[in-house]
Amino acid sequence: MRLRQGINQIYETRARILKAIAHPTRLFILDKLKNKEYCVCELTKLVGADVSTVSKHLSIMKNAGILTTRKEKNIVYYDITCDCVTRYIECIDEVIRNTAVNHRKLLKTIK
Amino acid sequence: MRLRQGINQIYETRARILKAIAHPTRLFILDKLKNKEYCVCELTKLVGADVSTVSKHLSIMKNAGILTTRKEKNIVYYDITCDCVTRYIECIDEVIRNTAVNHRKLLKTIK
DNA sequence: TGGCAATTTGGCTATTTTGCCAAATTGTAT
DNA sequence: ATACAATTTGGCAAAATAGCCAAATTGCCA
Repeated sequence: MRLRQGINQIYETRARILKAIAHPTRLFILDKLKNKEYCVCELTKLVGADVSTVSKHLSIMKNAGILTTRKEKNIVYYDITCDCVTRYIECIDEVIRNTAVNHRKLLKTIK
Repeated sequence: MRLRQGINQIYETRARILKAIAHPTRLFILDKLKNKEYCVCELTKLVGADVSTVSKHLSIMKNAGILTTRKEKNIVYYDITCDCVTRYIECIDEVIRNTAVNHRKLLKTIK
């Protein structure tokens, strides 16, 4: 976009973090990690995709600062860095609920 | 992803909404709309891109249920549907701050 | 040391997203 | 009716993303 560099920066940064969350598989992973840490191979089973795919999803979130890792032997455990991420999801679900309500209202005006 | 259909659904929906927000220009627009409604041509000037580009950004957010429109003459005013969207941004900035703190800590261990 | 399991990285193709231009649409006002 | 401003839509090329396979890496343990 054309905005001035300095102004631009913060929106680019925010977008990078949001993009790291805005993917169905990654949201599923976050939902799991909300309760406890998991290693890559456990998450791989839960997701049902290739290990390399899951590993890449995890590193995208780690690079964005959403996840941290803890290494034990050759097993890497991923965990959420800050609870605010969980709070996003609640906010998003609020949008989903509102949209549903609006759709229902709209339907009533049609009837 | 391979998850079962029913389970999948909610993550797909959440992702769609998050994707609608996860773009620098769209985050900039949301920041403006936080305070008051704007029409397409005003936002176009602020953003500094083609009108059609801005219009498309707005309709992506509208389709996701984040924005609503109000038409006056042939001018379309866009507004945020629910304040929770503004609260996302605060959550995201918390991640940014945490990341900065961690980077600073890391730097100290190196020194 | 050699092998094995867990994880990451490289490389590739398929798909999606962006953003511009041009053209269509909508609603006024002359 | 015609012109005009605001907005949306279609179409296209460039860029970014996703997901798989194969190969490399890491760290045990026999």
